[in-house]
Amino acid sequence: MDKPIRIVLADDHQMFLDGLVTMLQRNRKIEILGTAQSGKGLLQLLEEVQPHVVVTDLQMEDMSGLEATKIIRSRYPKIKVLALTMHNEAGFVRKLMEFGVSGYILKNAGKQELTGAIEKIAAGGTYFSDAVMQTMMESLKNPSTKTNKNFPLTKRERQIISLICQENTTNEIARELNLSPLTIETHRKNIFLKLKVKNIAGLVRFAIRNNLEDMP
Amino acid sequence: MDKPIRIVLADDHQMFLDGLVTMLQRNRKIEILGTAQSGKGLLQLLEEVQPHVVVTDLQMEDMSGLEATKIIRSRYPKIKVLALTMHNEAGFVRKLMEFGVSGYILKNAGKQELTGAIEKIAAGGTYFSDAVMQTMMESLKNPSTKTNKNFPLTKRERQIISLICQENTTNEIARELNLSPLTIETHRKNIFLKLKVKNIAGLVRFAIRNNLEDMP
DNA sequence: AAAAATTTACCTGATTACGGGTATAAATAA
DNA sequence: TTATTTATACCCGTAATCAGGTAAATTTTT
Repeated sequence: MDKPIRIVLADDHQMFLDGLVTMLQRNRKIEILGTAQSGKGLLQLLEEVQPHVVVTDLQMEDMSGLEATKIIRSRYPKIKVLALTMHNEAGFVRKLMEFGVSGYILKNAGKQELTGAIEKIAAGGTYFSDAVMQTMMESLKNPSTKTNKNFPLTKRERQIISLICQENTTNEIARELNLSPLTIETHRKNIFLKLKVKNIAGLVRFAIRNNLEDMP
Repeated sequence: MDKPIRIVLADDHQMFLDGLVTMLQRNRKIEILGTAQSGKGLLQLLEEVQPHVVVTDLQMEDMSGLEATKIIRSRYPKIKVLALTMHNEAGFVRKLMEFGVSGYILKNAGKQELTGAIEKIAAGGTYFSDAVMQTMMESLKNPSTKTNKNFPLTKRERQIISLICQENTTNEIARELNLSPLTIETHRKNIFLKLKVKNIAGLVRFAIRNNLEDMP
């Protein structure tokens, strides 16, 4: 709580940028080193100043915040990135994490939330706004429920799926279960029909996506 | 901040359970309705009391916290679940989200963090401890780093893996890439060697676990 | 410029997978 | 008690996979 957190801000809308600056400059814990209105501008700015945290919009004209983040994280691993956006898409969030953002916050967040997020990230933590987490969880929850309804597999079929995922061939499965290989083939065919997959690749993909790989 | 948050606790270690109770019962905001020492006990308890939040260990003898969570969330959608664990595995967290937990906290978390998490969840939010988020992000970031170290796949190989995951046969891939089927077979063999898998099932499983299925 | 890695391509032969069926005992549900 | 589902088993034929090689052209690295 001693030295202020050094930050830079990036957004291609001047007004929004101004709003952010006014919002944050009164906070004694935070020191704004500079602002940029584009991804490239942000990268240039980072050659001059060394912030702890970069707060950047994700939708910018010349370079997407995603690309900028990628470059920043590889060039200056110590600098944390807080992504700022209007959208609230789950798939997007996942990608952001892959690219190494430390936090993700919606533009309609309040002053409290924003400063809180910046402080948390500067301290080495992460901040993902509740709204984002909710959407993320929804998107993780839905596919499995939806899918399970459409594909009612029997116990035996699940068992065989599991064994297929574990790299067993039809013959090996037959031996394991003391059944005729022909029986396993039949099950296999039924599974393919139910899941609408063409081959083992599709089956395994489905199984893993729906947590069927290691079920007894 | 008026009525207390009603909670129940579940953990199969009596001592830990006691610790939790002592930790929480002094907090006026929280009211402990009961405790359980097993998954089944937890479900029984829920037939008698209606908590806002269930704080449950994930490793319990008779029924895994995962299964219990699944049942709780489908039977009582209003009850939020805070998962409590010693492990900090990323893949696991993902599954938890799918099963509908509202939060995930490590057992070595302090009193502050725990009560904070409970309050946040009761208010309809989510709480995933920083340590967990970090691991999760690592696992999302690293597939390229970690995987590359142990399994140095080339671009072509990744491309072919991706096509295999999409249910393409060797011949189809050859046509798609304007290459000889024999070439694809060679790549395929090299991939098997590198990943130490026996067949397509193993390959697809590896690919999906490491986010290689839909990479260009 | 030399060494290493990648990408390409081929050969043989055994095994497995897959698509198209049919059919019967056993367990479950109506 | 029927009717349905599940689990079992079989046949045929084509296509694909997999294991065991070798090897040259190209690109990248040293």
